[in-house]
Amino acid sequence: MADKICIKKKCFSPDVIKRLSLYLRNLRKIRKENITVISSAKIIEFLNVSAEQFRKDLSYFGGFGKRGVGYKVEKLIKEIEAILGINKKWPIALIGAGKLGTALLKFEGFSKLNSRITCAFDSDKGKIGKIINGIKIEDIKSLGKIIKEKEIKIAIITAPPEKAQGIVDELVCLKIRGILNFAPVILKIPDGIFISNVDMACELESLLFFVKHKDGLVMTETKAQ
Amino acid sequence: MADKICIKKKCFSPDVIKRLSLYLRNLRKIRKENITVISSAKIIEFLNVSAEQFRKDLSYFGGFGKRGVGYKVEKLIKEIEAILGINKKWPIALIGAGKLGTALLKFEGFSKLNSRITCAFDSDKGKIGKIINGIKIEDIKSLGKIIKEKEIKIAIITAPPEKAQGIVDELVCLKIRGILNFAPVILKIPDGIFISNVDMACELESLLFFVKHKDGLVMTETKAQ
DNA sequence: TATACTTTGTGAAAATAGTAACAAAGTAGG
DNA sequence: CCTACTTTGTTACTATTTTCACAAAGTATA
Repeated sequence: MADKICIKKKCFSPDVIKRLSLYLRNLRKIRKENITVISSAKIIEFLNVSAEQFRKDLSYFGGFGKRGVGYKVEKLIKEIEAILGINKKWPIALIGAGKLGTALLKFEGFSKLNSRITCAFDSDKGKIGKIINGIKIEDIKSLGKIIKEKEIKIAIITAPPEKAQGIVDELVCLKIRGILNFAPVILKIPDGIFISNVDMACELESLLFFVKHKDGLVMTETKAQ
Repeated sequence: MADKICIKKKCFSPDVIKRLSLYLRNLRKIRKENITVISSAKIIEFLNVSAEQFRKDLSYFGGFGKRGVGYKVEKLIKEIEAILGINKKWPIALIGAGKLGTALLKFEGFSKLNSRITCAFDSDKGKIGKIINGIKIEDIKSLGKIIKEKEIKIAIITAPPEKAQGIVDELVCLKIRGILNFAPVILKIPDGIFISNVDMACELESLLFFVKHKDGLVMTETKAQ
């Protein structure tokens, strides 16, 4: 990881943020069980993270617990939501209504987030006009118009790899601020715009390595999470 | 990253493997352009990796280049394929034929890999029997029988989070060796079985952080890839 | 063959991330 | 209010990962 984030003179890795998202999901599960106060040791019980790391991750943003007691579940949820920026609703555009795009439009996993996909685009005449999960697929030609209208700052790219860079260039002009990229290419973006790549083929390929070498390799800790 | 892989006394991180997969994809693109020999500096040109890191990643497995010349594209592709275990075909089972599962069955990104999804399972009567992209959705009850028959060692989990752990436990009994998990839960697995988590909701949530803090945070390198 | 240039492979150094240890702060019970 | 116990927040330490620097090996040209 080459990047480093500094906030109020404290520096930390982007992985800290991903773990915060993980903690948040777990805390919501804990809340459902009507637990109101909980220790760091209990919070991380089913996550592959140590209690020390959990506390350290939080410490970059402040002290949210009480010594000798633990953390108030409800309060901590609110705090992490605020850190992540989830308390604000960010409308999201999906670009590429192919198989994966359609699945994401219907995906239950996103529906639990405050932010939702609010519009979708494709260049295929056969797809334009279709309504999936209540969202109409728009012509990619109206991307600029709609993104400005709806003040969209986040985009999900599920377009084919050869089209992805062109789309990103257009999005950059439209002042988009964050991109979740599913296209299997590394995209060039200027400073100040953030991109997160989900590369399913890479994940699967690297998994094959571990399976292939199972017997030949030694691991200090065995779970390759 | 807590894990470490040791092979022939050399130790490296699992990230090395993911990068190898990335290099492989790029090399295939380079091959299409009829380039036969290339330097490390050129290979990484459109990847967010330094030439030194590329060479070091390869060095864990051997010396594949020629000093003063570079790397033979075709040969290097073959070598990386061999390292990753891609030259062997691994049949893959998909468990959970919901929206995401269906998308993965149709997903073009996987079709370029040697390994393919060869069977799919669901517990929903409405889905069982359907044929998606040539693959018939089987009853989850016949999981054990079919996995043994087809000698499947790799599984993709796209089941809902509350069912995922139960499925994993069953897969473990069936001697599965690698799992690609899309369910938003951390799954418990015994030593010797490998799991790779793709957590799309976490990715999106962490992206919101960067967008929210855009102006307030300082990054040593700006791309959050 | 000698010289200038290119590029790999790798050990050493620097940067980063994760772990451990512990003081500080709180609770509980007599 | 004193003692024993709990749990956080943070500093110091350890391990890992990445970058740097350069020798080794090759090419090309005169």
